[in-house]
Amino acid sequence: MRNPLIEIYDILLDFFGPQDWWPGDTPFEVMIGAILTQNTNWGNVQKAVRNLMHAGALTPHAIYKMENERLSELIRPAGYYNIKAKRLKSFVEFFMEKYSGRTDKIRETDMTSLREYLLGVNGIGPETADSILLYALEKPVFVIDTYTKRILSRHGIMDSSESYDSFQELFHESLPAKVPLFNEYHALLVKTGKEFCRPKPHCHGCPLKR
DNA sequence: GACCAGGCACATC
DNA sequence: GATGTGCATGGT
Repeated sequence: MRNPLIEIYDILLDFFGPQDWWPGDTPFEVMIGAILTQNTNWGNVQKAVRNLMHAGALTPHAIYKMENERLSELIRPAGYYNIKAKRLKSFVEFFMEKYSGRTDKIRETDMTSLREYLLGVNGIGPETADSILLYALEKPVFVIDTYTKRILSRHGIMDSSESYDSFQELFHESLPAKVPLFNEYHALLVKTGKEFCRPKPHCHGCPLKR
């Protein structure tokens, strides 16, 4: 039998088309977005990012210097604004102190070490770390989110109780490690999740037959 | 008004 | 290791 993950990818790409996902004007904006979108609607994240932009605060240096209180007020629309202000600060401190806030420097670090460093930052868990690695730094890691777990478990491919790393291993074993593929596939899974595979599923019309 | 959103840290057993 | 809870805005 053919690789089920490749079958699913082909079906979803054919059905939805390319997603052109996670656009951001700069890699740093994508990193910030990865933290702000934790358990949060993307539309709210965009409002927060706009506020930061208008405040001239879309640079590592600006956020590094900013008072927590002002930062949390700017990102208020994204929800959890107090805790996310701390998380942004923790990340930016790491980025400034280890890489001088320079994308080219952080990009030079090998993927495995960098993932460990990111996971060591307070407020960055596996999904946020992998989103930064894939979407901002173009490293070939597959991002697992709640939709990914839900879709695979509902289709009997892997039990939902399995760990983040187990889900990720399945993708890494099943697919060639290519950034454009991982990027597009994850985006398609989120699209499918939003349309058909929410907690209360409305499966009618879903291209993945049960 | 209920439900949900591109999670994570921390407490407790 | 598994389970429960706090964090919070805004769209449907």
